[in-house]
Amino acid sequence: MNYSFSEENYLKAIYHLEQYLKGEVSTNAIADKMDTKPSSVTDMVQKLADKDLLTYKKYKGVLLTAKGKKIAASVIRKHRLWEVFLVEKLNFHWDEVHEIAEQLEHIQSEELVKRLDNFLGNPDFDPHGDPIPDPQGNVKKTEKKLLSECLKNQRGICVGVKESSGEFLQYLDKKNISIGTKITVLGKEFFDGSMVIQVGQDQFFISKVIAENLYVQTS
Amino acid sequence: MNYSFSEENYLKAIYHLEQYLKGEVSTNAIADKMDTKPSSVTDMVQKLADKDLLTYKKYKGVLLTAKGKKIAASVIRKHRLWEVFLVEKLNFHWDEVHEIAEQLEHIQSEELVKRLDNFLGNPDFDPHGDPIPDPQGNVKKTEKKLLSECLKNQRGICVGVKESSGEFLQYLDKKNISIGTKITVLGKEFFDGSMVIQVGQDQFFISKVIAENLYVQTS
DNA sequence: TCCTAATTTTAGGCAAAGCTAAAAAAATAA
DNA sequence: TTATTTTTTTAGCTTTGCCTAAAATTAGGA
Ligand SMILES: [Mn+2]
Ligand SMILES: [Mn+2]
Ligand SMILES: [Mn+2]
Ligand SMILES: [Mn+2]
Repeated sequence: MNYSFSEENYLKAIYHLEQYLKGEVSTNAIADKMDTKPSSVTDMVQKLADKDLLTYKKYKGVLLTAKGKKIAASVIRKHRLWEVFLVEKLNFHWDEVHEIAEQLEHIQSEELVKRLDNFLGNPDFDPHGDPIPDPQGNVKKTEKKLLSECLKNQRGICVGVKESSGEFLQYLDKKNISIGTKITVLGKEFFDGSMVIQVGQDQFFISKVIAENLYVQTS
Repeated sequence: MNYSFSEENYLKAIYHLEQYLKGEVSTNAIADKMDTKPSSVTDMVQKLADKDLLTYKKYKGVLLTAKGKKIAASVIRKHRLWEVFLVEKLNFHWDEVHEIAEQLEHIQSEELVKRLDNFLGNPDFDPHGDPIPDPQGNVKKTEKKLLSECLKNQRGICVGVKESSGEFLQYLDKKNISIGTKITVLGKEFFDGSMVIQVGQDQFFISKVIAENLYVQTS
């Protein structure tokens, strides 16, 4: 009924990888993501399989069970709710909250999460534009695409970031881009994928790397 | 620089015991308080002594060093600030917050504590009337005494509880007693220490056990 | 196919934090 | 002052979560 921090972190990492890879998650992929060794992953994965949180076939990778998915989603829900709290109530900046949420996501109390959610006004997205799973673990799919997929003259609203390192978020701040910002593609260079975009009154150049890490919603 | 949950819990327990006992804290006392075995305490106490968080002499008990005291006070500060948050912002009842605060007290982020404190309006006391240590670990001493020490016709304001079990706090609720409530001693039975007190318009009987667990401030 | 390289698992160990049982020291009682 | 009881420590084991090194398996290239 109660899982350790480590177990919860593994489930969360596997959950994300499974979505990204759309299938089995390999030992090495998990080790990479969690900054640990493949042999340690094998150990843990066997333990999680014993607890019916995932299915594991030697040399074939793992898949979360319904039970495993639910726990992972609940950890992610807590993580994102706390991030909203930190930004909305404590006025943290969106690039400062991840580390703290990594700790807060493991606090165990159903009632606390319920009340926190309510206190925050039942938000649907975290400060980085990521959807907050509902109490049952369901995630609202949103229509979003990468800015890099947009064509010239297309217009979109920034709804999230793919990468959320401090450096990237600080870059976005410098350019006055945040969740909700309207972006227009003024030009696109097919050779290197770079773009010229308009944000408010400003027009400026961005590289492909930037465009590939910004999610927008186009109408 | 960073201490484990277990280490922090030991430091906190020893801090409280040291104040209560006004001197060295024995292995058994710690084991009792922490619901663990004396042999486990000896192990941990040796580790904490190695880290200069306390002084330990075999068979003689322990005393926190300045360093140990500071860490303990910071954990207590966090515990009590979070309790205020849970009661004031999330509308938890004062008898429901301790368990959750036991978890939250270990979250590590100076900045978080600073902002939380500010968000809560820099409170001086937690929902049970216990003082919140300042960031340096200093605790405001308050003039308070047990209701049981009051004489007939004395009047006081409830400023805290000694025991804070759910049962006791729920009893107080039933009697409409909380922090800030004015209490008048109408009568006192010297044989068994029981009292008749007035709370608002109500007059009722309380046993010695109750009177010995309620702190009041008399003017 | 067969050989090499990459991936994954196993074996064996370590540190943290706990436990029980036995030994040692201190406190109490006779 | 002894003898007994209580307290405290030591010794030895367990579990969790991690590691390195070696073995096993799978995947890719020629
Ligand atoms: Mn985590
Ligand atoms: Mn986020
Ligand atoms: Mn604790
Ligand atoms: Mn309290």
